[in-house]
Amino acid sequence: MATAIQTDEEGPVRSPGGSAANPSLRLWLRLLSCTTIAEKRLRRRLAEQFDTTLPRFDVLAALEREPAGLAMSELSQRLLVSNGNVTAVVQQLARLGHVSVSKPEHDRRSSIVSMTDQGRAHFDMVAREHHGWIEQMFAGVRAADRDQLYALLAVVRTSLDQSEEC
Amino acid sequence: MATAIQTDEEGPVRSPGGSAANPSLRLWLRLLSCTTIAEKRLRRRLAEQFDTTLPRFDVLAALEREPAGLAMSELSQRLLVSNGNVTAVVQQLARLGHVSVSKPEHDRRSSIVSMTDQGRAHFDMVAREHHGWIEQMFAGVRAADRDQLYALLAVVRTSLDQSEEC
DNA sequence: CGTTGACGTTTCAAGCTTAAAGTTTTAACC
DNA sequence: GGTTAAAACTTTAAGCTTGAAACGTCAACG
Repeated sequence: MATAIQTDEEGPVRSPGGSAANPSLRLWLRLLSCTTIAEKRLRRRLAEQFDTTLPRFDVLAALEREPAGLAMSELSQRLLVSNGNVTAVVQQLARLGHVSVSKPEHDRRSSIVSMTDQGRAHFDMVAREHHGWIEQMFAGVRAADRDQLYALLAVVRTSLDQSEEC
Repeated sequence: MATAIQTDEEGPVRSPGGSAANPSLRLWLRLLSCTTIAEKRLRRRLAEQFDTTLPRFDVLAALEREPAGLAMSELSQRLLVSNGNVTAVVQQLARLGHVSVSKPEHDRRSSIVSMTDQGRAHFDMVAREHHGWIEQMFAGVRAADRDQLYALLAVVRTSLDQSEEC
């Protein structure tokens, strides 16, 4: 449950007194509903058209620009998920032949994950479509609005980072 | 894996040619990273401070304003999740005594889910904190920026809805 | 009354996700 | 060389999530 309420202006809210009395909550619900709708659509299409999943796509996207591969913990940090999650998804990708996992000589605790040729072929194909889906979803947003949103979300991001240290 | 890249300006992107060449993709990644960071924080705090989960909170939030309760499929629609998911979460909440499930006389296919007194007491306590967490996360966003973001996200939402019909 | 299609929910298999425990390895220290 | 704490990853249990199949129920129709 991605915590998205179907109609954030009219639906139930997570606070006594309703979201009309709480603009931050309203903003949060709208942010969440936009992201959830887009994400579920991407997930559905990846499954239907390429028989893959968003987490697998994310791992390949992270590896795409790293010919030397990445360590498991580096993947975990970049993708903002737990080590255990990375382990499971990488194992799936290895089973599919899309990545290979090796142990560096200098530190046998580590594992280095690299994209295989097969993985790259798959990723290139999927990424092209993914790219188009994103364009399509944001097609109704004017360039000026898009750029302004981008800037405003940087403010949100800063606010989030600062509030974490409280 | 919530598909959030840690540093969307610098990190790997899901498209050949990089996100710098693709402002919609950059916007998407930033939208996603902001939402993911906030969501994971809420999930973590709900688990640590109240021993509950975001989906359970969502169900209670949906029920909070419905003294007569809601049908399972109504919950599914409002929360934008599958019927199967609602079944599992409601069963957990029933086990905890936070909701009760009854069968209406007029349609024995349906189940009506209502919040119990115990559930309401729990929800009121949690919602108060949740409210404060949201305020804190968005504290660094000026009111004018927040309102503008809210309006711009409505444009995004419309774009998403329109592109679905393609 | 029997048939049939649709409804509403539950069950299922598969994948994702977390936090914590477990295991192996490394490196600092004495 | 032995001890110890930390690193890096894997495993585990628990919860969430989807889409489809299964099941019981409802209502329209002949």
